[in-house]
Amino acid sequence: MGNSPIAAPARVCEFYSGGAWIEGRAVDQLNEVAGWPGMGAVAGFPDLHPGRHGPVGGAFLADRIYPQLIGPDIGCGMALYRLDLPRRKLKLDKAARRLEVLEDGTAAEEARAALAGTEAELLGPQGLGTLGGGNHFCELQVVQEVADTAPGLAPGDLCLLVHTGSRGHGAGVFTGIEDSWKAGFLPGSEAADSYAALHGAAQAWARINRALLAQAASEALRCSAELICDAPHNHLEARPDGWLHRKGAAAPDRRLAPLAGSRESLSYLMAVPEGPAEALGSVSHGAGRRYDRAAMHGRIRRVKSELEAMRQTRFGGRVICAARDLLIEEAGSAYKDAGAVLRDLEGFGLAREAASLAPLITFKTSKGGR
DNA sequence: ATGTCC
Repeated sequence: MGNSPIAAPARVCEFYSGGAWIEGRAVDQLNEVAGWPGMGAVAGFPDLHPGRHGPVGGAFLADRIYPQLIGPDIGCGMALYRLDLPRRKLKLDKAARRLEVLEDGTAAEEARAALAGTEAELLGPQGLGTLGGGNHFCELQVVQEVADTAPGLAPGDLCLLVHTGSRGHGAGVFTGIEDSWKAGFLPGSEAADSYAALHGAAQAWARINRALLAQAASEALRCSAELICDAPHNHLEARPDGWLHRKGAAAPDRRLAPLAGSRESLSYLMAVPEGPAEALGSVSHGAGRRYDRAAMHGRIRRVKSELEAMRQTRFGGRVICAARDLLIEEAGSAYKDAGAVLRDLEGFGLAREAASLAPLITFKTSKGGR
């Protein structure tokens, strides 16, 4: 019999108010993960919702690497750009058509050049400059209100919010090691070193992917794009006190992070202060799911009028999503209210609103399908 | 999440 004590579960800090829409199953998952071996601290944010291997909308500090807490889309994140395109020059129909170039991906030569000399080079150019599916999008937005903390943004400015990740590459890293990761990878092990290297490559690849998509979109719209921030939310960070896992929780970039809304709620740019240590240097990345994909098919009738209604937003914007299943799964009603998420974050001193942004064109896919 | 399990 060993004399090592049974480890107590990690402390769980929940950064949401009593009024927040949080499924019990997501909180159960948060507490389950807190009991995993080597877990040191757990933080849950107001966009928390259930996920496949653990909750989405949380940060987890452990003495080892748990790849399932990052999931397949390693390096996924959101980058916000300011466009030097005057609002009055924008014609929505024309712009929506022009954004169809986002289906093309980056040409092979350009893709190789973009990867050359970076950590991402070993993964190769396949899929670079493509958005992918699920909750990914490239959205043209117009700035509504700004606080004095907003970096160079004024009401009426056009912005681009790009949400995508490492496409097939992160998924390949993850599924390639499935079954071996359940107990986590201890530091110094070959598995940990190998994962950390591939993770780093996928994260770099995802960042380049967002930059190339923004470049393609701004070229198509005949303007230039200036990066405001690029905040990843599915990744691993080596810290002095352990491995920090973020799953649907943003790592602010230059003290800023986008908070994605939906077709029914505004998006925000958040100013992110140092905040309490218990928040693990993390903040929400979006509104968070209210209903899972399967549930949405039971909630929305698959009729022309309903589908057409989802192709427009309450802000006068339009949604380019020719795939009907995806349109239903990603309806605004599938998500919580991003404004409520932001108010919770503000209440805990985790963020302040720097700007609000209304969707004009949400580009998901112009290719049809179910 | 995924050049995706029929």
